[in-house]
Amino acid sequence: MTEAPALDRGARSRDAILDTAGDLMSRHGYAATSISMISSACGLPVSSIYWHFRSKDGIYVAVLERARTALLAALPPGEVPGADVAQRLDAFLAQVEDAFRRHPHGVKLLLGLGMVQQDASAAAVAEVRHYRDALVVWARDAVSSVFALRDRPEVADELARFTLRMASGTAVARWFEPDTVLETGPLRVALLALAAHHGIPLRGVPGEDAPSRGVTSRE
Amino acid sequence: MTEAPALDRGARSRDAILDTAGDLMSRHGYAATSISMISSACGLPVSSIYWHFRSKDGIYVAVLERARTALLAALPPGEVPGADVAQRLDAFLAQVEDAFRRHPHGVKLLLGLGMVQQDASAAAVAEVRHYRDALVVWARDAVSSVFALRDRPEVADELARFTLRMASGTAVARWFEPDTVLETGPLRVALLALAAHHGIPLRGVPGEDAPSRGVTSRE
DNA sequence: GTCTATAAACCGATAGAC
DNA sequence: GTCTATCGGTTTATAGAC
Repeated sequence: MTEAPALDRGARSRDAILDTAGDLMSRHGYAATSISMISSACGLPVSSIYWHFRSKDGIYVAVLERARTALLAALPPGEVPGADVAQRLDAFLAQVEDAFRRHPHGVKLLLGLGMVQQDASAAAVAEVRHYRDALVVWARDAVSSVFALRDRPEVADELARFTLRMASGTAVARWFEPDTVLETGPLRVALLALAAHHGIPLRGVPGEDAPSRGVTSRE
Repeated sequence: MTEAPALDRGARSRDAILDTAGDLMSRHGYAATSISMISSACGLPVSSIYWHFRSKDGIYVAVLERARTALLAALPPGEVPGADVAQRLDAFLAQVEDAFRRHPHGVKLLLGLGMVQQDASAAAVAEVRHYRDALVVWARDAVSSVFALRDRPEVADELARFTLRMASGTAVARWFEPDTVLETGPLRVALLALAAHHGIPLRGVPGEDAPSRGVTSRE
C-alpha cells in the first residue's frame, strides 16, 4: 500500500491530470482553462502535463474520450427490458435521468467545448462528433426498442432527437439553476403523444388504448 | 450623407464594435475572443474599444444587453392572438420559430457566455440572468395566453420551461449541424399532450375533443 | 474620439538537470 | 516521470499625441 508499484505512478498522475482538467474545463470552458490552472489545481508541474499529453488540445481530446467511454458504460442497454411500452418507457427514462444526474460533466464538456469547434484541431472536432454520435445512436436504439420501431426508423429518429434536445436544454438550464433535474414526467407524456401521433400502437399504456378522456393517469 | 454629423461618429463606432464583438463572441465564446481580434475585425484600434467600453467585461455586458433588447423587441406579444387554442398555439410556435431563426446570436451568446458565470463579473452575471429571466417571463405569459392558464400558473410554468428547454436543446444541436431548425411540429404535439394531461380544456383542437383514434391530424 | 506605442502579466510550449 | 527555468508570443489595459 505504501510501496505502490512504480509503473502505476505515471498512470495515476495521468488520471489525476484528467480529473482536474475535466472538472475545470467543464466549469470554465476550454479556452478559459489554462495549463497553469490545471497544474496548480492538481499539484503536478506544467511539464509533466505536457509529457503525458502533447498539447492543450491533447488534454481536451483525452478528457472527452474518457468522458465518452464513462458515459457509454453507464448507459448499458440498447435493448430496453420490459414487457410492454409503458414498462420499457419508464426503464428508458430512468436510465436517461440516472446518466444525466451522475455524469453532469459529459454534457457540459460537449457544450462548452463543442462551441469551440471553429478553432479546435481536427482531432478535437473528431472526438466531439464521436461523442455526440455515440449518444445519438444510443438514443435511437433505445427508443426503437421501447416503442418497437424496427420498421419505422424515421419515427425512432424523431423521438431520439426530441429526447436528446430536451436533455441538452435541461443541461443548459442547469447552469442557471444548478439544482435543475431532467423532468421525466413531461418528457414521458410528450414521447407517448408523439408515438401516438405517428400511429405507433401503444399496448399496455393507460389512457391510450382505453379512450378514457385524454388524461394519461400521471400525477 | 458624406457630411455625417460629428456627434454620430462615436455612436456609429460603438455600434460597429458591438456588431463585431457579438458576432465573434457568439462564434468563439467569450474567453476565446480577444480585444485584438475585435479590433482587427472592425477596423478600429484597441484603445477606441477601451474608450467606449471600459473593459472586455464591459463589451460583453453591452453585447448581451443589446441582444436582449433586440430579441424582446422581436417577440411582440405577451397576449397571443387567436380565436381558439389551435390558432393561438400555431401563432405562438410561429413566433418562437421566427425569433429563433432570425436571432441565432442571442441564444448562443447566452450559452457561450453564460457558461463563464463563475469567472465573470457581477455586472455580467446580472445581465445574463436579466436576459434569461426576460425569456422565461415572455414564454410563461405566451403559453398562459395560448392555453388560457390564468388560474393554473404551475401548468403555464411547466409548458414554458418545456418550450424553452426544447429551444435551448435545438440551439445546441445547431452547432453540430448548422442547418438545424426548431421542429415546431413535434413541439406542438407535445404541448397539446401536456396541456391535456393537466386537464386543460382544448376547445377547437382537432383530435382532442373528437376522440378520433389518437392521431392528431398532422402530416 | 481616434490613433501609436507600450507596460505588465499571462499564455502555450520547451530545454535540460535529476 | 518529475522538476526548475525560461523562451517567444499574446493578452488586457493604459499613456499620451493628435
